[in-house]
Amino acid sequence: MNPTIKDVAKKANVSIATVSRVLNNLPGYSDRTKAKVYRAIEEIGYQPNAIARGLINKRTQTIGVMFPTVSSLFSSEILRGVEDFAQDNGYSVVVCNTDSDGKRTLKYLQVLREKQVDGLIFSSEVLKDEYYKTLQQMQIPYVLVSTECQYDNVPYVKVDDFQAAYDAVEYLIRYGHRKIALLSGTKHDTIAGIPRIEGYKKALEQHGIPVNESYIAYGDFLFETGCKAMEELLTHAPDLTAIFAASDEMAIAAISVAAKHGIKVPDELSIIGYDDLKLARMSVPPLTTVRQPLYEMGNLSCQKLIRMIQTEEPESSMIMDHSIIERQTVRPFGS
Amino acid sequence: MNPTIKDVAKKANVSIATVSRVLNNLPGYSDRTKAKVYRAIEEIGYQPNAIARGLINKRTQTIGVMFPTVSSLFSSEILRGVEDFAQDNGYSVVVCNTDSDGKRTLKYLQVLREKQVDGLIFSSEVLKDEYYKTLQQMQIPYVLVSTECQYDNVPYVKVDDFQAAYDAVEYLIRYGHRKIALLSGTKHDTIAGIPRIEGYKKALEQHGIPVNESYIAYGDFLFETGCKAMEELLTHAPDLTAIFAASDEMAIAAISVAAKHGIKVPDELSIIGYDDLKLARMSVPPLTTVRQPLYEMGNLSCQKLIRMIQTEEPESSMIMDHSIIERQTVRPFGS
DNA sequence: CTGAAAGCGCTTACAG
DNA sequence: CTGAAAGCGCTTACAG
Repeated sequence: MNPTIKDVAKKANVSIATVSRVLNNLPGYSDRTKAKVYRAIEEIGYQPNAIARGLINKRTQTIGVMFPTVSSLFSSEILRGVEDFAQDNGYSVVVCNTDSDGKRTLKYLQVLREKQVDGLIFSSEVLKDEYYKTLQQMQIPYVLVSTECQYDNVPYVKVDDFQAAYDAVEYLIRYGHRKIALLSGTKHDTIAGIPRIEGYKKALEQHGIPVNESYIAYGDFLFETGCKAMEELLTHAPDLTAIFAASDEMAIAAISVAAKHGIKVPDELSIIGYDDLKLARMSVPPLTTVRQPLYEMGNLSCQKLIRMIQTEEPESSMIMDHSIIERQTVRPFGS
Repeated sequence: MNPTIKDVAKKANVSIATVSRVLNNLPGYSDRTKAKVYRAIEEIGYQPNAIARGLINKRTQTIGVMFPTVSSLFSSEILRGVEDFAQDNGYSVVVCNTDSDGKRTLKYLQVLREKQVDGLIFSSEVLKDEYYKTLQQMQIPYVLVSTECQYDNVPYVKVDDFQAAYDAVEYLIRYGHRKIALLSGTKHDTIAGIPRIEGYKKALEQHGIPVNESYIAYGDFLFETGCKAMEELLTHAPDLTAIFAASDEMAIAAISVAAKHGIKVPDELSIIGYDDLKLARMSVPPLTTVRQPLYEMGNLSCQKLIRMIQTEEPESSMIMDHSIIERQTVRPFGS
């Protein structure tokens, strides 16, 4: 049995109330008592029981974080941002891998509720109505990261996807490209899919370049589908000179497929990605891409969450700055 | 206020003991009572409080997992394996990012202890004596993954690093290579560093190839140092025809640097990596590498941990099978 | 089959 | 400055 507050009280010859006071730095005891208590704690190796504390305080100092896949470079970078802030502020984080599965997500929400987490971070997925409903029932604060929603009491932290896509494509245009293809993410994804498609189209239109649907191929942001989509592009739009990929993985896929076809990047084909994962530095050639500050996004969303937990005040949403990281996959057209 | 067991007792007109019994599927009530209780639970939307349960049961259904860096492809794949098994068996997992920092690790151990986790998984790092000491004090089971230690009451799950390195190098030799360099991990790392160096040396010796220290360059398993080490190799051992890299990231670094120098992989230089991260499929050309089954390692270590928690019996360690995944970075010498 | 009561390890008024 | 007591939301003997 681990020693309890009772044991230290007995050892120090005081009441448990007094022990509790010195443990919590509350006022109301002499220096001598304090010393006695600390000595007793030391001697018997006492550690407070956070569960008992949690029961009475109605605070567990624990938050939950939900990801579609924890094992992606994308999610795990956000996770690290969350974890760092949480740890520095005395919170623990329990991770939940939803596999983008509704049932699993709901089950998790249930578990987190029973475990009395103080708050929740929800990442990278659409906040379905049923999630929203249970979340509201749970009566705990939560924040969205790398996603957003229409309810305005729930803050989100993300990049402006439309604008970021627009900027990427405009960057390509500024370099003289006009035959620009889009390696798109999921077609009906309202968060990361549609806005990036719209940004792509808008940039072309603004520069008087007609949108050609055969210059758009769809994947699911991951490498495998990126390869397939890239193959399509190469057959349907063989004259393209540049590609905007809606994720770094798809951009890397484009590089791979191009290599397989003997197409030189960036000499014959320019490619710009999206995310700036660690991956981007490692490709050959290193990938030019739109950076999302994932660590910072995780960090800030955790900060907002903890603030909401502690103040019980609402927090506002935050659009993070994106930027274009120039590496070596884009080259002026015709040079 | 969330409804408690008291509220449902009142609503159902029974005692809280009875509610507790039906909630826990214990014997001792009529079907009619059971129905009444369930109806009450339904009506008031009752959810059990796991914290109160944990206090009395001395079980929190929570485990801790410690990684040097959660955000690496390596750690996060293990994490997913752990998380999957935990979730399927009713456990939650709290993640800890130690940054390989002793103070931070100790602080975490403290927190996990106070939060009364039922067990712990410790990943990828040497289990220092002070960690071992606190862990023993905590009196909870724990298992090591992707690392090992000399205490034989603590089970580990890992690959045979020496053998895996040996096999990788022998694979290169079988393909006719004799000028084989090693892109090593940290020199004094007793887990992933030394055994792989020894495996490399042993394979050479077994095949009558003298070990030449200028064919060995050191990094820390990551991309950046991999690039540096590769540059060294190229200046000190310009005649090498093959490289065994102690991690996929370093292998990718070798590919990048080779490309920069106009050296063709695999035509002029063969490279074999170590890990088989998702990364390995994405390089150009796709990386031949030694596979560690990271997901399975995480999964199994979690299974062992939960079994230890539930049975209070010791578990044995497990050496996982490695294998060579042939992709396109190795070619017979001279072909 | 069912309930009253003790207790898990704490915190927090309340009283002195 | 200090302690006795109630209570957080449960589970579990014990008694009937």
